Amino acid sequence: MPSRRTDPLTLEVVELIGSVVARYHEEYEDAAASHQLTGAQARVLNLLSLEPMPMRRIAQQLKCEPSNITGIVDRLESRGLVERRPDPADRRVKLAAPTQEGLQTADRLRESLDFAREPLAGLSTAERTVLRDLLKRMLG
Amino acid sequence: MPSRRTDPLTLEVVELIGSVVARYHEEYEDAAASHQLTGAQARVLNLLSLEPMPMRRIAQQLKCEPSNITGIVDRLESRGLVERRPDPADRRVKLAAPTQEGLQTADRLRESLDFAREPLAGLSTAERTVLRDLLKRMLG
DNA sequence: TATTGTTATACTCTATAACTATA
DNA sequence: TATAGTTATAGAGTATAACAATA
Repeated sequence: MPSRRTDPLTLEVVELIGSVVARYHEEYEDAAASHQLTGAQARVLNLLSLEPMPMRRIAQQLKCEPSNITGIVDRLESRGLVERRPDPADRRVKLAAPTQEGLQTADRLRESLDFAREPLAGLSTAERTVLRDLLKRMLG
Repeated sequence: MPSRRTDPLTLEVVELIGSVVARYHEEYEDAAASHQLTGAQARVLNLLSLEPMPMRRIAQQLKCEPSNITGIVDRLESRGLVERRPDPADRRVKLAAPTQEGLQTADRLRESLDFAREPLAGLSTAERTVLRDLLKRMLG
């Protein structure tokens, strides 16, 4: 019996996941570019569209250094998509929040991400349920 | 009946795929960094470990501009992991090929990618077969 | 003329370290 | 003294345009 790490089935699944990852990234970058945004800018804008938050927390969510967020938010702010607000509770903190236009852009970004439709459209409800449960266990 | 694009089940699957993508990337970058490579360098080295190829074809595979490959291969070459060879059939072409050390690094890189083991280890053979078939249909 | 690889340029993202203003 | 955000710096990836060698 081949080891679970190197058996053909596991390798095939790993390869397929790699393909899904590549396709997901491609589509995400394309969707961002269609709104004149980089991938990082789109991720930050999407994050803030769910909930305004301190600069530091954006860095934690994106798993990068806080100093990088300064520039990304600078560029979003200079385009009028995001603004910095003071935090009444702590004057050291700056809360980044999307503007009206930023929220609209975030919505359109989500819509143009047809990774939600295209690849899953061919699966029935039952199949998507199975896929959901398998992915949940993979990530568990 | 909610549209297929916005129903809760589809959104949940899309969310899960996003998590898989994030985790895959994190582990890939970590594995690359553990060999003092960037993600892009690791992808090129892995590609060449399967088959030497012209600079231009590397760019096609990575879906980026050929001018970028020059620098990435420069850095791999300066570390002795890759070399440039002339193509006997066309003197314009340079074939990039891994060195012995490059092949060893590519092998160790693959081994340290425990994305193959960790998340799939919890699934039975039958479940991995189902997952494989669903992913194939998603990508088809 | 067309193609291959390279160079030059400019922008973005990234980590590290030092700085400022608050706490 | 510790923390939040910024600045300064350097390295890497990216696209664009122009170039030399070859086809």
